[in-house]
Amino acid sequence: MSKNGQSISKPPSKPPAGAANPSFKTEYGQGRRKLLDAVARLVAREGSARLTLRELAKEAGMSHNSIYRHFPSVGDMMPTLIGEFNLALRNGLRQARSQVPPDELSSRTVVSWLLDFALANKDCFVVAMRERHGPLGPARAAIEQGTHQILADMRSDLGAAGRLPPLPPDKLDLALRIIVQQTFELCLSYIEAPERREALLAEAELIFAWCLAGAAMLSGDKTTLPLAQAKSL
Amino acid sequence: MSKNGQSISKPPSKPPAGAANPSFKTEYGQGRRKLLDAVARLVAREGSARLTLRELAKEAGMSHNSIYRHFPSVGDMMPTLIGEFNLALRNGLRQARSQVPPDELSSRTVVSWLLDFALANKDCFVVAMRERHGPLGPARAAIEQGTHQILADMRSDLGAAGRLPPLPPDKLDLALRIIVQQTFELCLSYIEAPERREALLAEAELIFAWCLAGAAMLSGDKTTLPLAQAKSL
DNA sequence: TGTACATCAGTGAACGCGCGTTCACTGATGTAC
DNA sequence: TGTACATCAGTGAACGCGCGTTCACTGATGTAC
Repeated sequence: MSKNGQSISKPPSKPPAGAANPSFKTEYGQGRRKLLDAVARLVAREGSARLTLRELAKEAGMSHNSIYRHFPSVGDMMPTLIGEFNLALRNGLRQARSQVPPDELSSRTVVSWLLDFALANKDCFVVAMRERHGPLGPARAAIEQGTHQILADMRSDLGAAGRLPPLPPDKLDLALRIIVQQTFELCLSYIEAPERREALLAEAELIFAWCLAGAAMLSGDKTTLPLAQAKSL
Repeated sequence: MSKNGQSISKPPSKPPAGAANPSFKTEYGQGRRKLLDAVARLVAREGSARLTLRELAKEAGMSHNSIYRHFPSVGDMMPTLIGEFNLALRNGLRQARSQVPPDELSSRTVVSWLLDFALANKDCFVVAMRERHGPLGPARAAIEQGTHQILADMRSDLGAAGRLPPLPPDKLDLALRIIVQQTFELCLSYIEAPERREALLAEAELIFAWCLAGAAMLSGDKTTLPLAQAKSL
């Protein structure tokens, strides 16, 4: 998906004028991108304990002083990385949701896109999942904000498409939270074992069914239970 | 629950002979316990990036050299901490499960115990949840082993008690995995907001219902669906 | 189009500081008789 | 029970090393005319 492995979802913003010239040892002006990718790779592999200025410079293949040209300190890089990640993930999810064929009863289209996205940005994805439970701070705050936005998007997009059962709001929130968390866990499994893709898609469908259709079936008082609509998920 | 805040679930193994003597500035022979508690506190608060020999010594209130009396290096402490945590959690869960009254249809007894345990060992709990997605290594391996054991215990304990619906094995595994992961997430919410205890217990019951009863209702081909048993959960 | 200049990206050397580790030492605890 | 001794737990000083940070510098890029 991405040209250089870990930059998030977009090709380099502007191939600089002299891009055809192969005489540069290191392409000029790509430092910021290389640094953010290196942060993701280093933290995904070694954990945040090894995220030091000099280790990071080694990972990115540049002098450790160059880092100051782009960030005031190492601590400011994770929030930036996660901010980029949030944006790409959120926009991608909304677009995937908009492309679900109207007769599709499952989660397949969106979850397929998500698995692709997770694998294409695997270092970032792993880091973001890890920082969800990390110490309080800017990185974790950014992730919580992103999760919150994704949930709000789901509620409005799926609601507008008539793909949500008529659950009371608190139960609907719980159901969507479980769905998102568990689907993201599936993405980690996919990153570790991409050959299980089909099995993981099947698991995702079960999660959606249990938390929406199942919840709807168990929820209403027996008189008003709208079984037909619930089952159509 | 625990006497000194963060030691895991047992009182000090042996109050030493001179325990009545108040003349010691620092109680002798408690270094190992103080260190493991300090690791949990420090990592829960600051993240593993700040887990250095000297910061840890400060947190534990001892000379940084004393650490070598108990552990070959700082890196060996997290797996030990998590090993202790696994043992206490697993045994406690099994005992709580054995005390569920035979007429109880919900998860309340066990989840109540789990919430208490999480709050009494909150630093450890937070650290363990974080390391679940941490970099590959001994700490994460210990957590994966613990999770696996807890799942196996649930299958056999709940199965023997006739509290599981007749789902195919792969769906049952998925259901139990979701239940465990989501219930543990609830524990983190409880640690951050203990006043929400009742709401969280209610959420836990929904999770159990959707993933077991709901799954059973959605699972069978319509002829053999054992609705009665499924609903009795 | 070409030229001069300002700004930006990247570098290597050097600094003081906190790190992990080792050492010799003190005092508490456990044990043999 | 008391005494002598071995072992264990904890300490402060000192070491060399890698850390973050600052500095003066080079070369690339963008811009004004």
